[in-house]
Amino acid sequence: MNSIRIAIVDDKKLLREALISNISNYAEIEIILQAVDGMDFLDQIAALAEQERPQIVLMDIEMPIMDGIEAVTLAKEKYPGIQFLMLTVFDDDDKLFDAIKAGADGYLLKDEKISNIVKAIVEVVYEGGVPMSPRIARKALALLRNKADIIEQFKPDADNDHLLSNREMEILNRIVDGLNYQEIGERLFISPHTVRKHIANIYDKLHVSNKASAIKVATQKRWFN
Amino acid sequence: MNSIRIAIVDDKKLLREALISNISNYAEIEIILQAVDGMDFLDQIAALAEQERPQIVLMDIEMPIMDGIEAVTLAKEKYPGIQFLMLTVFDDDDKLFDAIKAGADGYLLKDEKISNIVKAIVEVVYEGGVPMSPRIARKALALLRNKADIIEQFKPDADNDHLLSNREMEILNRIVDGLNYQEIGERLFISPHTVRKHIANIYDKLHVSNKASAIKVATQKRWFN
DNA sequence: GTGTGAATAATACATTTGTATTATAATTAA
DNA sequence: TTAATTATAATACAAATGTATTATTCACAC
Repeated sequence: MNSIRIAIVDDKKLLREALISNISNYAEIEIILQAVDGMDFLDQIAALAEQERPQIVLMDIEMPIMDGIEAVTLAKEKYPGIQFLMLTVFDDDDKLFDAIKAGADGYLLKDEKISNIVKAIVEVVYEGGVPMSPRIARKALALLRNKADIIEQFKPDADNDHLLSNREMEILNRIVDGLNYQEIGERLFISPHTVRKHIANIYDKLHVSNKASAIKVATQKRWFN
Repeated sequence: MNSIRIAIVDDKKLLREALISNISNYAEIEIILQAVDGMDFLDQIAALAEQERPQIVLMDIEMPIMDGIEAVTLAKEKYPGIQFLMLTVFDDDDKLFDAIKAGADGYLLKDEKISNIVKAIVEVVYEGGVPMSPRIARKALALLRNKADIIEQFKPDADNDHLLSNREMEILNRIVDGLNYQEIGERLFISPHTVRKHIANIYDKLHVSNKASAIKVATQKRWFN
């Protein structure tokens, strides 16, 4: 099988070279790009044709100019095919969360054995896995577990079909935002009279008779925010 | 090193025995308990002394009487030291989420190779990892990613000291509930005039000038609901 | 092609709300 | 003790809101 094309993004020359010299022992992996920070990486990759791009990027998180999180966020949008393994010394909760949010495909600690990093690269490419250092995996799981209640709350409501028309929803949204008739009319380019009529209809449908109560219904049903 | 003591909980005899005969080839693992459903498992484990208990439980999810999710939920409370590997044919999103919430320490698909199941057991015990079948790991990550916004929203606010007095908070709460001056006064046994004065003060403090906007501030700061 | 629902618009009136101002008692902080 | 804050209360006026009613246009379904 073809060797896996990877990139390494890290500002510490020492670490970068240690990685490179170690990984170069593995025939199945080919390092085709090095960068010293996120911006450098984005610049370099923009210059490559699609088939020249790396399949996997080992991305440090803490870097000057543009850090790994931001780089992944931007890169994932432009090159969704590339997979990113975050490689960092820290196992900070927020960083982990941010990395996942940005679209990281794996998260390894730098003190991981090189053989494990290689294993992780192979796992991502050939098994579609999500390699994580054990400590990281625990944290990710804990994160999910801790937020379970919150997530649960936000499961779609099942009931509530679209009682309100699109226009009415639009107007209710402005009410929730604290706009008055006049302002809503201006925003939507309609007469304030029309707005009032819509709102009267909204009240009918929601069985309320003032803005505050309408907002309450909208909030409980989690229609906005 | 000592062998790892595990339990197997599955209602399908065939599958159970396949697992057992396969795992018994590995000297490092010792099967010390079998159960056919969650209830059976809880009964059996309750009869064991602490040092007799399994370190790892391979737990099926779909089972009659008491399913794996419920069993883990209950067992984790009573025996937090035991680790649970969910082992199921389905990779249903909700089930995965429920399992994590219940406290599962890993999640493998049943079509995983036996060697991988053994590897997973070893990983949990000796490396503190969270073994997951690649497909599952992807889903867990996606789940976390999808809910990122929601989780973020619930991070504590840091700012906001109690600008508002207790009384003012009380009254704002009624506003959020959609009550008018009259009604708020009745509920709090004060004159509607007083209510209006309080509300005017609230508006001053929150830098707003109507109920809807006040509600918006309260909602954003998550003071109620 | 007729009817239904949705969006638009206007008028009119009663009610509620927002704001200003003033005042008193109770509590709290300096 | 004094000053500041909070809670209480009332009056008055302007602005916004809630409600009723009527009417036109448009799109879509039957």
